[in-house]
Amino acid sequence: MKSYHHGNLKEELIACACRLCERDGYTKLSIRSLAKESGVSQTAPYRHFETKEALYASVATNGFKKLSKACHIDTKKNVSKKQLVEIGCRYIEFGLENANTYDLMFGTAVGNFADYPELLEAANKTYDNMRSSFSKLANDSDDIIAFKCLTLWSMVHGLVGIIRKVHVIGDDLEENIHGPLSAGRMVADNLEQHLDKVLSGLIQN
Amino acid sequence: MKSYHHGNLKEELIACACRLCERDGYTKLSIRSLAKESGVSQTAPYRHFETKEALYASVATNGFKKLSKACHIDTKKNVSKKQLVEIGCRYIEFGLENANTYDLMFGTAVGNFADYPELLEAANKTYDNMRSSFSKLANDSDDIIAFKCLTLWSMVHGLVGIIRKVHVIGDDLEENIHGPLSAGRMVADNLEQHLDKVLSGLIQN
DNA sequence: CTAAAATGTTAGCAGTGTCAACATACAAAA
DNA sequence: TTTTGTATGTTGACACTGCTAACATTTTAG
Repeated sequence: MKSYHHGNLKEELIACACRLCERDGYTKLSIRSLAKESGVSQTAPYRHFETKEALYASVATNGFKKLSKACHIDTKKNVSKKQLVEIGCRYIEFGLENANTYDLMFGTAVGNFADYPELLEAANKTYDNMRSSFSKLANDSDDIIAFKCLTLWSMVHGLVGIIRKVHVIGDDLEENIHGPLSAGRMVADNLEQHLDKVLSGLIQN
Repeated sequence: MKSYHHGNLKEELIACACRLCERDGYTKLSIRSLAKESGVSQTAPYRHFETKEALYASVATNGFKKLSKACHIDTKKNVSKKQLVEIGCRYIEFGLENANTYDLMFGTAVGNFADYPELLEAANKTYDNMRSSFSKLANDSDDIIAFKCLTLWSMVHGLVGIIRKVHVIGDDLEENIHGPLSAGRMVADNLEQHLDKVLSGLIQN
C-alpha cells in the first residue's frame, strides 16, 4: 500500500548515505544500494542528486555541520587558551570518531566545494567559528588571527590523519614499542597537554 | 612481432600506475585501462597483483620511497633546528607537488599496511628517517624523540591537507580576502618561518 | 480544468573488479 | 633431451557500478 511518490526521498537518501558512508566508508556506497534501502527504483536518486559527487557533497555538508557544532564554544567576550585547546580536542575527537565521514569532508571525493553552495557555506562556517574564537583571544589583526587559526587547524587536522595512520602502520607490531605506534598513543593520550604546548609556542608570538 | 610473454610486465604496470595515479587521481585508475596501456590482456595484471588494492600498495610504496628521499638529510653528527625546518618544508613540497599520490599514501585506499610488507617497510623508513634526525637534535629519551617527531609530522601533514583544501574552499571567492584562502597563502608563502615558529615552541620543551 | 513541472520507473549502455578455464612459454628434474 | 611443473598471458563471463533516455504518474500552477 505504497504511493507512487515517496514524499521524503531526498532527506531519507541523505540520512541513509550518511549512515552507510560512516559505517563502510564512502567508497563502498552505491546509489543503487541506497535506492534499494529506501525501497525505490535504481534511478530515483537521480531526481535529487545530479551525480554521485552531489550526494557525497550532501554527506560532507552534514559532516561539517556536526563538526561546527562539536567545536562551537559558548563565549561571552573573552576566550582563553584553555578554551582553544578544548576546541582542538573536540575537533580531533570528531575526526577520530567519524573517521569515514571525515575522509569525505577533507578528501578528494568532492572535487570543488564551490560547486555545492551549501557545502561551501558549511565548511566556511566551521572555519569562521574557529576564527571567531581566536579573535577573542587577543587583539590581533585579521591576518594574524587567520594565521593562528589556520595553524591550529593544520595541527589538529594533521593529528587526526597521523594518529589514524599510525595505528594502521603500527598495529600488529608488538615489538615496535618505540615506533610510531607508541608515539601516536602518547599523543592521543595527552591531547590536551600536546595542544597546549603547540598553542603556547604559537600564541606568544 | 611480440612474444607471448611480456617479460617486464610488473615493473611496467607499477610505473604506469604511478604515472596515471598522479595525473588523474587513483580513483580514476582501472586495471583494465592499465592493461591496455601496456598492450596486454585485461586480466594479465592479476598474475602480478592479487587485487587492485595490492596495486595501490605498490604505488604507495613508491611514493614513500620518494618521500623518504626528499626528506633525507645528510647528517654527520648534529642536526640543527634549521635542518628540521628544511625537512618539514621538503615534506610539504612533496605533498603539494604529488598531491594525488600523497592521497594514496595517507588515505584509506590501502586498508592495512601490514598486508603489504614492502609498503609497511617504506612507510616506517620514512618515519625512522625523521626520527633519526630528531635524535641528533638534543639528548632526549626515545619517547620524547618520538613525540617531537610525531608532532612535526602532524604539523606538516596537516598543512598539506589544509593548504590544499583552502584552495578548494576559497578559490573563486575574490571577496573573501581575509578568509581561509589568504591565510593559506600566508602559510604557504612563509613555510620556513611558520615551521620554525612551531618547532621553537616544541623544542624549548 | 488543464498544462506544466516534479518525481518515480523500466530498459539499457559502457565500464568496472574479479574469477574460472584454457593456452603458451620457460625452468628444473628425469 | 625429454618431460613436467610453474609462471605468465588470454578468453569469456558474472555481478556490479554510474549514468542516460524514454516513459509513467502525481502534484502544482495558471
